[in-house]
Amino acid sequence: MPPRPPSATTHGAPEVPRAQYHHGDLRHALLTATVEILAEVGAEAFTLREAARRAGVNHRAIYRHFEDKRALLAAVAEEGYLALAAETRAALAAIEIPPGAPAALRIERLVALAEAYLRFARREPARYQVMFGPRLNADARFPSLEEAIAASVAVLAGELRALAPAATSRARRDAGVALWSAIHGLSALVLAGRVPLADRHVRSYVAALLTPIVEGIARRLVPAE
Amino acid sequence: MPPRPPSATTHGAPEVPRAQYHHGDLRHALLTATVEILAEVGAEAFTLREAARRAGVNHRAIYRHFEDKRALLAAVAEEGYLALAAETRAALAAIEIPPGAPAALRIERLVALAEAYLRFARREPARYQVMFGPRLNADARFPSLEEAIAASVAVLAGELRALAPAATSRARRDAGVALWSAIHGLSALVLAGRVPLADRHVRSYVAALLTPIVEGIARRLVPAE
DNA sequence: ACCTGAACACCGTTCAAGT
DNA sequence: ACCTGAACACCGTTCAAGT
Repeated sequence: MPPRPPSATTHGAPEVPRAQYHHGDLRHALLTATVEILAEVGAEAFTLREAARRAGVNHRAIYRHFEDKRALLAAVAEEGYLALAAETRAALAAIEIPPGAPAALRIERLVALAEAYLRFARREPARYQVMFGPRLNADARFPSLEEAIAASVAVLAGELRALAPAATSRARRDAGVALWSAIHGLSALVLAGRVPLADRHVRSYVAALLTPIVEGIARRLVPAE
Repeated sequence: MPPRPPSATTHGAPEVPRAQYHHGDLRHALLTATVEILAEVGAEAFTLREAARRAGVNHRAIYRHFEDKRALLAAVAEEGYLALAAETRAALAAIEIPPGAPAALRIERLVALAEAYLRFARREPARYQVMFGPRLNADARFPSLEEAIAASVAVLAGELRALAPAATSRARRDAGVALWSAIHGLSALVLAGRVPLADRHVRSYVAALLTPIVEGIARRLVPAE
């Protein structure tokens, strides 16, 4: 994308209240460029300067919007967690099994959630790597990143609450960690290439692998049934 | 560590057949330095030049032993998989439950394997990150790395074979992937700081989280019992 | 055989301006 | 307010020597 001539924004009346050298939203453009680059070359090879090049600005311009490289990647991870939360929520909403169904049926909802999770990871492997790879938030910078993580965890936690309303919160928390472990672990192994998996087999594979796990967990959580 | 004076190796009779500028085994020294640096600053911040500095050589000397940075990291990952295989194997060997025990008892062996796995990941988080983070072997360089991975997978596969000798290899492979997913996923979440876990609680936590999962998988694998 | 020195193209980040 | 230019210290890697 060639740089605009500077006269382009100044001819005629000044309709834009705040002068903008760049195209409206550099922050957004940088995030888009970053996700693009991550998808092409992976998280290790990503550079700030390349992101600036794609956005059509000097590399120094980035620091106007992000404190440093980590802050940019944290913003990408944050968007990722919000997208993951939205997609798993949508997958649950699209399911025919009602909230009041018996446990045996509700297990299907957990498998559907896992399938949506794995599909997200496969669709955006580099972003997923940024979300789970480096400890971006080790020193508790980026509280909004923490909130986005909590939002994606909440989808699973909500489903477990509906499945086992009588269980202790401790038992539900353990079940949540166990399920998240299994789902994240499977996603990571698939992304690392350790488990070959064609796109049209995702549904059946997730069902075959996770159903025993979900049943094992649910059996502890809902002993009455 | 200051550089040795060159006369130190040449005084008296030439007892060492092959002349060595450096201390015997630069390759080994570089691997040790790399693991040290990884533990200190993490995988992203690791640099070849720092590894050379710690080994006391010019950074160009590395290329005598490793083709490039990826090759050095692949060697570190390879050592890691071999160590992981050895430690999980040792954990199984130290268990009182004999190989011929019924399935219900043999499940304990799988939990012990998982505990050893998680302990390894916690003891060497940066190395574990290198083992599972970047796709070092995406283009099938480093066949010996692939062998080391296979060796660590074989420990779990062997245990599943003993647990369910009559199951189809397909069923056992699926069970292996499911278990590995759960164990790796839990390790990754713990390392990422998403699941706080004190060292003295590792055993009970692994047991609480993975026993339902292992039982769920085993129930499918050994339906008779 | 094994290691070094100088050089290249690149990186993230800081400082001091420009409009 | 927002962006740029020049500079700094550093990186992985190549080339051409040194012993």
